[in-house]
Amino acid sequence: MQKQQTLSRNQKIIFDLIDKSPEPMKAYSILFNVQKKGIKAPLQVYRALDKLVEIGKIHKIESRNAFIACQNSSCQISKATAFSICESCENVSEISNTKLSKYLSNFADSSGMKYSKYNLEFFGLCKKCKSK
Amino acid sequence: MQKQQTLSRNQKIIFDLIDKSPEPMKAYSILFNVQKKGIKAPLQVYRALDKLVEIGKIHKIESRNAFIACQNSSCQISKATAFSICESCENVSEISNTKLSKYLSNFADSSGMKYSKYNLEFFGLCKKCKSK
DNA sequence: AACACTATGTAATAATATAACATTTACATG
DNA sequence: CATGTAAATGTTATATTATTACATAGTGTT
Repeated sequence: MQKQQTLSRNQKIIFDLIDKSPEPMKAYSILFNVQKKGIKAPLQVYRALDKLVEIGKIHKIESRNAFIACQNSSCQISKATAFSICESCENVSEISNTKLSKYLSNFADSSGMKYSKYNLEFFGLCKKCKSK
Repeated sequence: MQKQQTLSRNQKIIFDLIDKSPEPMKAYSILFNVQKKGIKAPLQVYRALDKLVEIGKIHKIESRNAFIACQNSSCQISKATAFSICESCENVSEISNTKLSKYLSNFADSSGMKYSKYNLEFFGLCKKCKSK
């Protein structure tokens, strides 16, 4: 078990907001929501986001420029991430599938490259949108 | 075999540029490079990029906001993409691995979601950078 | 020619992200 | 407890990426 990271004031404010959100949040929407708590500038948000991503408390959904809290309590580092994204309602959820993560973490090809990290985004229609 | 898509003037100019580039190109770098050919505005670039992505001639590297030509001549639609990205030299290459693409295209989890598309980005150090 | 569809041109602006610099806080160690 | 150092904060300005809105032009039917 790795030691628990202590969050700074801004990091905590921003993490709490993202963690409570049912959907991925964008940086400027975060900014708008924390202005009443004294966080006034984009850079303050981006710095906290960078740190939170680094320590694995949140993940960035690259295709959406948005951030969600890590669903997986044991996840300490964002080095192996997979998401499913509904292209209709934009619902995003983190995929926790041991087989998949093992398969990808062990993936090697002929390029001689050593992979230390990956990010996978699946797109489609969620159950709800599919049945419409 | 699907029918060959005919590119329009702007699409061809922009595809040719990306196709010749040894590295992923960013939208505004593309814009700068095609201004002498009469493409003056960002929107003209983004429209061509959107179309080229749609028909699978290029792919967007989401984590880099950059575009590369498809390496795989048979690729008609960007619905199953995988890339390896060197975090040191930023070299990007498309991974064409049948096992991997089969594995991911057939992936299903318990969410009930039907996946029609995925994008995978691997990060690490390329052979060259690793040996430095 | 009339129609539908795709592509183009242009200006303005929105949304996302970083640079540069000054200051403050947390906390380990002498 | 003073001092050093790393991390975090505050602030202004600016860079980078992407879209809205509207007008016009080309292309291929029927």
